[in-house]
Order: sequence, then C-alpha cells, then structure tokens
Amino acid sequence: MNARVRLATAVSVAPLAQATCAACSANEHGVCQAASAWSQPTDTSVEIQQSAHIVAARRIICREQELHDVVPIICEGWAASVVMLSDGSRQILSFLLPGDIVSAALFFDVRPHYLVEAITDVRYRTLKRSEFRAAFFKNPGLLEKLSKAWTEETIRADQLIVDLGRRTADERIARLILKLAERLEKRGMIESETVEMDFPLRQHHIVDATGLTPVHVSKVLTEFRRSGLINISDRSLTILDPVGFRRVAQTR
Amino acid sequence: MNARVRLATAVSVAPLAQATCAACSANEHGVCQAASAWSQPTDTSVEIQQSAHIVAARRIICREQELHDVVPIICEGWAASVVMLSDGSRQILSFLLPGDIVSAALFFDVRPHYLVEAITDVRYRTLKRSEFRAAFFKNPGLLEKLSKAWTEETIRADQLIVDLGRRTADERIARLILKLAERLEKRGMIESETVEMDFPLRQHHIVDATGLTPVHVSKVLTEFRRSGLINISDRSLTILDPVGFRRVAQTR
DNA sequence: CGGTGTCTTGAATACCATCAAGTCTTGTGG
DNA sequence: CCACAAGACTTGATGGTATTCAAGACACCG
Repeated sequence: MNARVRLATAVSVAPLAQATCAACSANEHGVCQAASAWSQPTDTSVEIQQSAHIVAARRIICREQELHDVVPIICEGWAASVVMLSDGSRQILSFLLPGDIVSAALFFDVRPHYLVEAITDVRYRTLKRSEFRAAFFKNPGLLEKLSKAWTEETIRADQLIVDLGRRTADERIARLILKLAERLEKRGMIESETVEMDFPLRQHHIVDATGLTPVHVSKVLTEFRRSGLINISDRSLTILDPVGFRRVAQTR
Repeated sequence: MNARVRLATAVSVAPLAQATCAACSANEHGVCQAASAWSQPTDTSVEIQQSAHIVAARRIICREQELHDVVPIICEGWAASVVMLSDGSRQILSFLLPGDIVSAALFFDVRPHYLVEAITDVRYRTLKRSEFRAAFFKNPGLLEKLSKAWTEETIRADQLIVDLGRRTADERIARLILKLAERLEKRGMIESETVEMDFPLRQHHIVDATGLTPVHVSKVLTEFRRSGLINISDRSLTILDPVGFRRVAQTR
C-alpha cells in the first residue's frame, strides 16, 4: 500500500481525523470520489495510488514549479492558492475546501504557477498524475468528473476577474463571504448559508483575495458588523441579515 | 458538406479571405488543427463536422446561455469574451485571437457565462461538441491539445486576477499590450514584439479589460506616448522603447 | 515577559473615478 | 455629396474610494 502519512509538523495535527475517503462528506460528486470508485472495484490491486498527508496551518502544501508527478486533493481543512509578487504583496486565486483538487490543470501540466498554503491544519491526498491520466481512457466518467471540476474552477476564476475589475471593496468582501457560504452549504458543511459557520480566514486572507489593504478590509468588516449585517468572532461567522448582506454584494 | 457560410452583415466582409484551414497560420499547435487532422485521414467521411461563419466587427458571436451543441474557434480577426453587469459596465475576460477556442470548457459545459463579441470582422468555425468529445476517446492526442489550450486559458485568467488585484493602471495597460504582442508573435502574426503590429482595439476595449475608466486609460496612453514608450495610430501599435515599456509593466 | 501576529482606529495622501466640455473621426440618411 | 448624428478620444477640474503612514490594543506562544 502506498498510503504513507507524512507529518509536516509533529505538533497540532491531533484534531485532524484520519478518516477514510468513504467517510469524506465532501466527496459525493468530486474527482476524488471518482478516483476512489475507480480504484475500489479491483480492491486488491489499487490502480490509482494515493498517499495521505497532513500539513499544519500556515504551512505550504506545494510550491510553484515544485510538483513532481502528483496532484493534491484537499480532504479536510481550508487552503488557498497564492501568487506572490516580488514586492511581497500577494494575490489569492482561490480558496480550497475539502473535496477540491488543488487545480484540475495539474493533471495535464506539470507545474502550478502559484503556491498552495494551508489556512487551517489540512489533510490532503495526492493522486499520481500519470496513473490518473491513463485511467481517463478506460473510464469516461472520470474525465467527466474532472472536466466538471475544471469548469467550476474556470467559472470561479472568471467571477473573481469581474469582482476585481468592476466592484467596490464592500461588494468584493460581501461576495467572497457569500460564495464561501454557498460552497460550504453545497458540501453539506453547513445547513444553510445564514447559520453560524466555521470561518478560519484571517483578515489578511480576505485582503489577499480581494486585492485590498489590511486597513481597508478591517474598516469594511467593522462597518458590516456595526450595521448588523454579519458577525465574526472566534473563527466563526454568522450572516445576521441575509437580505441586506446580499444587497450589499449584488448591487449592479 | 456542412460548410455553410452565414453572412452576418453582407457589407464589409470582403477583407476576410475564405482560406482553408490548412492555410491557417495560427493553427500549428491548436485544437483546431488537431480536429482537422482527425477528420482528414478518412477524407471522405468527415468525422467532426465544421461550419464556417463570418461576423462583422462589433457584432456578437454568441450570447450567454445561447450555445447549442457547438464550440466556436476563431479563424481570423480579433474577438473578446465579455461579462456584462446590470449597470452597463463590462469586464473583458480575454481577447480571442486566430486559433483560439472561445473557451475550452465549452466542450464539456453547455453554456458560457459571458458573451463573445467580434472586435474586427471575424471568421470562425464551429465544432460539434458531441462529436468532438466522442473523438477524445479514440484519439488521445486530441485530449492533449485541448487540455493544453485549457491550461493556457487558465494561466491567462490567473494572471489577469493578479493584474486586477495587485497592479496599478500603468502596469495593467502595459502588461495587456505586452501580452497581446507575445501572443501575436507566438502565432507568427508579427515578427517580433517590438515591431509595428496590428492593434484593432479601441480604448474602450482596454478599459473593459483592465477595469479602469475611459478617461483614465486615455490619460495613461497619452502619457505612454508622450514619454516615447509606444506609438498608437491608425489601428496599429509600435513599442518604441521595449526596455522602458517592460519596466513599466513589470515593476514588482 | 518580550516577541509576533492580528486587528483597530485616525489622519494624510494618492490614485483613479466622475463630471464636463470640446475636437475629430466615422457613419448614415436625405 | 453634404449635413447631421453618433462614436472615439482628449483634456481639465473636482471628488471619492482606497492606500499609506502611524500608533496602539489585545491575544497567543515560547
């Protein structure tokens, strides 16, 4: 078996359960599950090798250009793909939630042009690229799943372009929060978008995702709280006034 | 044969040559060429049906949600994929040059979430989605080409996110121009990036691509000209000071 | 207990948007 | 072919959103 576990830091990985993929709530429609399904029929000879990893919050899951022959899939925790600029500023391309492939393009191209950072402690698995690709041609459903995941990535990227190009700070921040809530709900990680939810993002993550400054993000969030739209405390977030909050996000 | 030609406007399509795909200079490595190659071996029974279309400048090639079973590929001319916002403002997601698929995701998902506009007069072909997809499984090279094109799209989108999130107006505009020059050079449509090139974009295209206002784009371009970096006149552009211009684009 | 990371708040500044007016070109119908 | 309208671009003045600069509060950790 290839399921070795590498502990990036021996400390603080306790909260992450070593659950099997079958128990993974996020997998229902994902590539990850499809890959598992593919490898389970012939239970003894696993076709697609997978290996599990755990990485502590704030650590890097993989650097630019540094990806061997392997595609990471998030099993548990939040991560972000980040572009670093030479002056130290950063841009987050996307947040990765459980069930997300780091990037579907990795199945075809060797190196990502960004790095992937753990936000919380993260458990992830890697699929062998070469093996997964070979499996495409035997199993059309796999290609279907992958292209669907890639399409969703593409749509999210396009929406981010519109947000950054044409929306105000208020709108960008509100939309970021709402989109995360939607994604969590789709995965069954919250019951409804309007209920209290885990929100492990630091303000600097919002800063890097929205192209704003720490100062301004702080001011906008404070204003959101003051006007009773949302509440953030202790790494969890509640949308108090869904209608009002959506109005802030949607104007035009 | 399915190669019917629809004239969107009978006027002003004369300059577009009805060249065969074999003569298309942009196709060397693209999906389009791969599709042609696929359909040519069995010359009599063309596997992937293609149909040619011509659309005049400023016309819409396809609207959101409006795509039947067909994927357009640009053969000649420039186009743009555009998201419209309800207040009338627009965001250009990408410029499409000869050889570009409108979006690789269209081979998997039915409807684009944006519309495609012709910038110049455009000649394009459409591939039947269902047929093309079936061909994947018989011809691995096709999937290879498509994934490569999609990867490039993804990288360009990610770079645009960084530009919009973290760069100034000067940088955005300079980078847009440089990237277009690079792409034209790769296709052999110009000999070097520093030589005079066709530049059919109106300022409002730059506006919509960079997330700025018409007034500001005008001022930046005027300043670029005044300081001898570039020259734009009569729908063509010359980079007069490549080193200086790159410095404007690259800072940080 | 000092150091680091996170967040907040206020003041000054800069970048880009908005408003407005005008030139020049392009296109169109009489 | 000319007159007029619409589109494309420029330029100056003014204003607002977000940045930069600065200082401090607070929590967490070694």
